[in-house]
Amino acid sequence: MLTAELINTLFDAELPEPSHWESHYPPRDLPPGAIVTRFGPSPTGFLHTGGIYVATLGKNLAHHSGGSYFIRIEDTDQAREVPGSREQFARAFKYFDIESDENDLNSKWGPYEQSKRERIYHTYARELLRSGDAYLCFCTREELAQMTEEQRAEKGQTGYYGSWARCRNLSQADVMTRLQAGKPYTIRFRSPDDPAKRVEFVDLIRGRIEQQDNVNDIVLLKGSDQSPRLPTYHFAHAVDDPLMRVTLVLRGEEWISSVPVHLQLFNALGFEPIPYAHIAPLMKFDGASRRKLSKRKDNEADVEFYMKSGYPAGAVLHYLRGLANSRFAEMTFEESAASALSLSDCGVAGPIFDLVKLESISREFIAQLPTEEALESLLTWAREYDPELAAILSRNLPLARRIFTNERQLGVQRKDLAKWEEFRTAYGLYFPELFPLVSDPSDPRFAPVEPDMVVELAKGFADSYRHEEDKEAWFEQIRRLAAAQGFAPTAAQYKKNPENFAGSISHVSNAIRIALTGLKQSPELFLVAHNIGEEELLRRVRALTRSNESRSA
RNA sequence: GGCGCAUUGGUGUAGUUGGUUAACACGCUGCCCUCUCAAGGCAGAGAUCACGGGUUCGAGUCCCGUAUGCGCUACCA
Repeated sequence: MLTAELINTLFDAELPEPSHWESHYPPRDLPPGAIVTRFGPSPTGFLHTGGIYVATLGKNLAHHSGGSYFIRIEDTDQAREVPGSREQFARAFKYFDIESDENDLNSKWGPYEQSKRERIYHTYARELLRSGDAYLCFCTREELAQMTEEQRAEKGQTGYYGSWARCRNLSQADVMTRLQAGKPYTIRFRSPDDPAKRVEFVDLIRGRIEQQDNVNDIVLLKGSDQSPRLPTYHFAHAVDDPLMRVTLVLRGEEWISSVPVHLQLFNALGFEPIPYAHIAPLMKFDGASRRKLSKRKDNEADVEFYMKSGYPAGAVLHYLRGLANSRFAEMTFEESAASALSLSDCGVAGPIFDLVKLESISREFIAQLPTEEALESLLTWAREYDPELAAILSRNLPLARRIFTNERQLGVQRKDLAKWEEFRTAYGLYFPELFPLVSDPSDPRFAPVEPDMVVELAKGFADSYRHEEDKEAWFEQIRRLAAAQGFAPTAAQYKKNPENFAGSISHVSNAIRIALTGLKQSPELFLVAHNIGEEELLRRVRALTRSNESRSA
């Protein structure tokens, strides 16, 4: 063990004692049972979909219990930090409604970025050095890498433990020699080193979990040659969560293996253990097998993907809640948004995150959005990601509104849109600026109707067209047109005796549909007609007749 | 290699202290409705609950083993 004098020289003389921090961060004044939880994203890349999954669960739990939810940026790995990721995080938090309840201005439990909590970690590192629960390690990265290699070659357990822990029992003299030589060091935890011991803890989702106790002397504070000197995840967790008075640690399942380390750290630091809930990771189908949703391989692992494509946050969140607690999947959007999630209802196997399923949920979500909300959501998205569309919408607001309104008034909710980027292809037809005229009667979309007949139909339709206000009266025009050209006036009649007719009414309406919308599937024609107006309708239909005249001329 | 977690129809799940024909949603097939696509209505196919043992009068549900998948095993989180 090192002398107090030596230990003190390793730190700032003004560094506070633990008691300072503990009184500086008192427990929150909250009702009994209130949950305080945190989400700890690391700015080493984009925000992962699994992140908003855990965050939204945590926020829900905290709020329904009268507690608090906060975000703590876990930026202890400066080398891997990606510039711009904090800004991307902020936009994503806002979009997905997982913004922090607390921040450096409105709360005294901060700061909320680990890089700004350096002194707190130092206080506790010094404390562990003083109690002998930590020691200085001068092994270089190269030495450590070589050690790992040897351990693997011997098929032994990898890590810094037992006889492999070369700096564990360095004498004060050895330490001083190295320090005077200017060798950089890390501070390691002195684990109890009892391989035979088993530890047990209760996970709020999985129940009792038992495993071998930790024997690794993990790194607490990273290299002394770095500035700032930051902790590893393990040490930051063991210091921050008790001090920030967290009452529930919600994190990914990959941390289960580290629980023994964390329990040992709490014990050495004199902190009470905090209840854990380990969430199973979001999975993805990969051929016949499944694997963790991966940042590298899957677009949908990046939350930016949803913002860019224009998936409404409400739909994504609803899907995520359903994955967490399956009974939420059967609720309406309002119910699921307002209900309390439960840890015991969380599955233990990782749920499959299926984009196809999300799309279908999102279609329903957009279909049930009230007109104004749908329009606002569309506009917000378009202003950011499709300015041209935003401009067109703004010039034609009444029409844009009508598109959403008349679907809703009919009580039939078409589910054309899963995301706003589909608006152009699904509804662009309503806007002359976005609609390419169909002027070629031999366009394959008219099949099986022959080009000459297409022109006949277009001509007949345009010449006698009346902008009827009644749906049946309007469609009657197409029936008459069909009959005049020898087509069956109803699909049923055609089906019964196809040989008696030139074709079915559906062939005729398809011809008009292609002329008006350019699409083989569209909203019903009466609606299209009234949304684009008589003039525009005639312009589109006549495009076919004109092209024929010019060709034969 | 070591440690941990998981495994119910095509897919996602329910099945809370072991008890009759294993439930629901989506998907799929057929029919009806119908100007297209949806939506809607009706009917239907599809699971020896990963495999092998054991406990029990009785197991998807408890125990052991095997297989497969996933995770951890960094001065990454």
